[in-house]
Amino acid sequence: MTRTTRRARKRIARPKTGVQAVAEAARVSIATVSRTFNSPDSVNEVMRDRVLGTAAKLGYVPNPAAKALRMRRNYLVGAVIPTLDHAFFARMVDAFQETLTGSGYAVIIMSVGFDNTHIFDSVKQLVERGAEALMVVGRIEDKQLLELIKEKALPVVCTYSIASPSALPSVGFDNYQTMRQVVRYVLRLGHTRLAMIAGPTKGNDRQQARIEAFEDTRVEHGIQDPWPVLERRYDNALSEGASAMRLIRAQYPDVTAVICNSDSFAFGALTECHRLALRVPEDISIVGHDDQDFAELLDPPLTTVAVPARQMGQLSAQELLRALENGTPPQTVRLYAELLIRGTVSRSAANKATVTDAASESQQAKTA
Amino acid sequence: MTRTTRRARKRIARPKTGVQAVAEAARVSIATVSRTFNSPDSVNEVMRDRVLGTAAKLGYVPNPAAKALRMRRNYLVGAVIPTLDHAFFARMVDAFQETLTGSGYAVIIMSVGFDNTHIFDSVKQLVERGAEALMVVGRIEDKQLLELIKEKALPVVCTYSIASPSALPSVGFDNYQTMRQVVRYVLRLGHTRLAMIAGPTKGNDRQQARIEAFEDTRVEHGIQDPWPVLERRYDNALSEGASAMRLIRAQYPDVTAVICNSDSFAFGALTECHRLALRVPEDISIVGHDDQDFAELLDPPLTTVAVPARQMGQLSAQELLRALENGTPPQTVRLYAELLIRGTVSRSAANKATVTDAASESQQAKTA
DNA sequence: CTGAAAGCGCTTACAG
DNA sequence: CTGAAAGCGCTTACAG
Repeated sequence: MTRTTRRARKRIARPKTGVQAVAEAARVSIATVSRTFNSPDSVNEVMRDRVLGTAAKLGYVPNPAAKALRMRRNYLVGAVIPTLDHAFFARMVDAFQETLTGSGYAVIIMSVGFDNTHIFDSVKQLVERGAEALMVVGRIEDKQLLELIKEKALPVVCTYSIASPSALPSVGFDNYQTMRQVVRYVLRLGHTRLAMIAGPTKGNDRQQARIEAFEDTRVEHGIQDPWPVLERRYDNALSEGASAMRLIRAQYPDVTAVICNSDSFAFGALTECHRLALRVPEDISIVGHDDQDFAELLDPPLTTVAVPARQMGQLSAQELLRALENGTPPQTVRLYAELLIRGTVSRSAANKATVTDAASESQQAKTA
Repeated sequence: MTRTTRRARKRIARPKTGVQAVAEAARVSIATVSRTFNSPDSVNEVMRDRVLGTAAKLGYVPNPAAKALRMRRNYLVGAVIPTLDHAFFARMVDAFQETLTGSGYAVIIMSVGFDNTHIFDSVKQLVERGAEALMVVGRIEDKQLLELIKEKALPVVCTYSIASPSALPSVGFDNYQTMRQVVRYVLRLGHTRLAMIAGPTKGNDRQQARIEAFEDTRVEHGIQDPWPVLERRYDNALSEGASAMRLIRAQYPDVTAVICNSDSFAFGALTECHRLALRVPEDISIVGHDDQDFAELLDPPLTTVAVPARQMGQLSAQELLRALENGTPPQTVRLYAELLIRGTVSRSAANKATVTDAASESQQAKTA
């Protein structure tokens, strides 16, 4: 029995596949088949056509694993993002992917949520799949991961936030400075009691930076009384924004301006104001973040921060591409987010007398 | 010189890598290293620990290409979608990916736009990367691609639309029947002049089915006069919706109800109505599509079609998973989209007398 | 339980 | 210009 199977095993030559099958059918060597596809100019025209012909007839598709093994390259890059189910990241990834696909790479997306402190296992999966480079949203807070990156000398760019000088290269903007500008703008309009509706802060450097800027700017302006910061999840952001606004009205009725770290929060908050018969911006001012497509259609149009989502995706991709081709590390690219002044912020009713000229202030902020 | 390099080549044994390096360092065979990772129970505990220890120390990560080549599997599946920059597809893909990642697969996304007639080259890239299965949005209209799928016996599920019985398995709902229901609902409320704002129709079976249903239902109700159908692109959908609405008012002032094949169109259209000082739904009724998160926050809340985006992504993934594990073809799963009656449709002012009871009609439609 | 060896499908120096 | 052969890093029947 054993003998039989063994014989059988030996004798049933299973049909040749891949380059072998083509070579046989075209009566050339496998080397020629390979060359026909990879350096066609080095192959005699007659042979080339013969090979191409048989390959087409046989429906030959080169085996990517064999190729990758041999070439020690697989043209795969990983994208580590909080979630795809969020207009902002979807747009960023879309641009990222487009750029990379255009250069013959494919991208594998890994959604890891908003907390960057424990993403090692997820990211390791990417490495185990052979990702040659990585884009990750936000600062990496996971020591283990940082080590892995060092060890494997993996080209990495962080995105969304700009790096502290010492850290990994990043393509993004300064969330701290941007928020500072926003708060100053609101303060100049005479508001003194603000509130912030923030996204998840754990392991999320963008939110942390914004909150810090929020508080620092308050202190800087000599305001003692802390301002409320409400942390909300991003899923169901619209109703989270609404409920947060309700809570602000109930618990902090003296707040006259609400900074939302997402246009979705702002949309929800705005809607809640309508329900509460609060006039925006007369009774309460609202600022959003991201400049999502609906922002200018809101009533009134939402004053918000325009974040260059596509640009971040595209430039991250380009940096990675360059790093991969040249063997040099990716470079940091500093981008800017712009405060878009529209209709949801006005001079504080409570402090109208104290302000000089809101309109000219607006202009200033715009061009700053 | 040649001799020297040759000697050098031979003698500089470059450092062993992978399983070899671990084997050497742990003083076991490479087979044992492999077993330690793939069937740990078959390895003596002492050896296992030794191997695990050295592997960790060496930062060993198995080479995915070698593994894939040997196993003839790479656990990659492809997702062919119009774009990621669209809440609907982003959400669907998010669920798709989540499900697949949970089972050890990775997904590569290929954005091909809305026209499914010439996607062969893009999809071929996926196959050349070794995708073991494919999810594609909508019906595949590309003959060449259909052939490739047959030939390679690739498990494929189409999604969003439900398949014609003969075609590939699909996970989706019937766009024709759903739109029919929508139109009937509007007709029951006494409207006789409708318009549709549709997405791109070329190679897009969903749009085609909806338009067909739109016209068929009209004819069925004995309405001779054709209804306008405006085709718009999906990017900048908000302003496209607004401009379409403006055009409808200008050119077809007798239209009393507008069916939008996307909530974004509807949002834009609604905003335009506000600008035009048209009351919704008193002066004009609007229906959306997809039930995006903002739909119920609109003013008035948008009557729309709830499409099971996450469910489609998840079920597509599950079908592919089953196909891959069992070697059986994926099965068609029929889902349903539900008309959500909210505040943007009312009895036609022009025909109030002719209608019996709009409220009870609403209820009917809801539970249909 | 462990190891030696074959082979997955490619590319590429080397020799001709 | 073409071919024979080595080797990329794995897994797994087979033998012990």
